[in-house]
Amino acid sequence: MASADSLVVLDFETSGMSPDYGDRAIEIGAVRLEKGVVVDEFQALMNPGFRVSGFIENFTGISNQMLAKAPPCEQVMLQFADFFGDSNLLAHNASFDQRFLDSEMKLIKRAYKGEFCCSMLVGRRVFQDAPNHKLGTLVNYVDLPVDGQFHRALYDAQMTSGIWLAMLEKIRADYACHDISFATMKKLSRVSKKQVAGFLASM
DNA sequence: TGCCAGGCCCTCTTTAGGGCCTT
Repeated sequence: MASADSLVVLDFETSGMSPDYGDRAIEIGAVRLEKGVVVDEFQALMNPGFRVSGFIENFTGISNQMLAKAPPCEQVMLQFADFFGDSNLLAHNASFDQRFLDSEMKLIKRAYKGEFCCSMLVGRRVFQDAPNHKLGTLVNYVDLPVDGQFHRALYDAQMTSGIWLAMLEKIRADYACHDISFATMKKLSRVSKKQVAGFLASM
């Protein structure tokens, strides 16, 4: 059974909120975790073929000038598909990143077998006392060292992996759970908040 | 931030509405 501490954590920067309305990925960042250790990283800007808005330039720090020099999305996504292979996947608010991954993979005619888990949904259950469950808030909540730029793909993927490992550590400590599987974390992301303690105690 | 999304989740719910998250 796949372990929860061996997977690929990914984050997309994009031109907007919805691939169904023509938005594209402009940067992918990812880290590969094996037994809770970062063993590989992937980062690339990609040219969507159109200019992104001033809001996106300001929000991400990724300029149209930077994107003009970047390889096209299709070229980067082929490389990224080889990077993550059939690994299980993790993202913060995964429904967002999954929509873009599915859209970009469809364009390059590639499929993938890995399943997504969402660190935000798990975070809402494991860190119920956090002020909110934004990525940056949880980074502070679990006291991760902050030395990079949020809203850049690799940094956000690194921070997501740190939050994920902190959640696994808390579950191990609070419930004496060891060998936590990816499937267990996916189930945890769906149980009601009131059922979290009972669910984990039964593991 | 917006002529624009979508899934989750709570509640003043389920014949619905609105906040949270992601860019």
